Amino acid sequence: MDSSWVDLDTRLDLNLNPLPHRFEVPKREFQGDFAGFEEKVSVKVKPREISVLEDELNRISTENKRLSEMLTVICENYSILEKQYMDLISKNSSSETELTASKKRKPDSEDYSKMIGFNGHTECSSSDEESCKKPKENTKTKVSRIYMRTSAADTASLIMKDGYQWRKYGQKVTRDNPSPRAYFKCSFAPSCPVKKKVQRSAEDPSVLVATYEGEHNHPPPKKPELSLSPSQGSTVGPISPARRSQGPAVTLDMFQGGVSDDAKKSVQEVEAPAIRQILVQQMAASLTKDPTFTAALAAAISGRFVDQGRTEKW
DNA sequence: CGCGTTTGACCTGCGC
DNA sequence: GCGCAGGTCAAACGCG
Repeated sequence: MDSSWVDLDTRLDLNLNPLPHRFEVPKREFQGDFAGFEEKVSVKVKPREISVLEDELNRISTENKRLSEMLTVICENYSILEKQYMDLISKNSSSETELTASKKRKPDSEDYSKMIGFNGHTECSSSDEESCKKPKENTKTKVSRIYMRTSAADTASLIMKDGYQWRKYGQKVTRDNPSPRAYFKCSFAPSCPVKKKVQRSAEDPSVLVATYEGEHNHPPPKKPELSLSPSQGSTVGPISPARRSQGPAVTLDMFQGGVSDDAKKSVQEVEAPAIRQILVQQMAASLTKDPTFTAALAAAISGRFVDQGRTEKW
């Protein structure tokens, strides 16, 4: 058992998003515990202490097993929820496409004011809402709307992390909302026609509403850099560990929200990779926010380390 | 110096 | 036709 294991990052990193706040305290705690344990083992140990330590190891191993089962159950539940989510989307799209909506444009706030309290996204094609706005445009530009709760820092900068690179080209204060609306173009590919509008909710400033127009004519980034902001979007690729650990704290609570009644739009999957990524991200975030879970998981990992040490020594 | 953001001006569509 | 509001452009500016 060399000393390098002490430097192991015991934080729960699911390769999803930088979450610098997680496990800071447990990491220090376990470093101390392990140091003490190593000291006890290397120094002469009394037989009674050995039995105590073995009991402790057994307890930790049991805990480890229990947590492994817990993780399995969580993953299964997630799969079930994801399946239900997809089923719901397909049902909505089949039922709502029958509605021939020739509606007058309504302020966005009327739509997403109903979403406050549970975030989600709605999506529609250009055949309904967009056709009202721009009847001349016959191009089938898909439009999707995403509601996302963010941290204060993100809310201030109107940044939504969806894995793509965006270049801001304008900002406008709209009448129905005191907060400015930011306009972004996809800068990942020069010819990509996708545009994005991001605006804070008038009623809940912690909710960002992003409206996507068009479809990406390029594959999504292989490793979506979820910490990517339009102001930082000059690099694409794997996040270095250092950078991953210093990213902004982001709280993403994003669910598929109910479509408002007057927003009779066809709901379909437009940016499935990004949405799925965000869903997984949210799941990870909710797990890592649970101190009980994180502490238990850290204990389980430490138990595994100790087990490894045992097998190496004995 | 290059790239991205900011922001005021301009364009366009829509309602009256 | 006029006014309003949303959307876009582009020069100025800031940052690394």
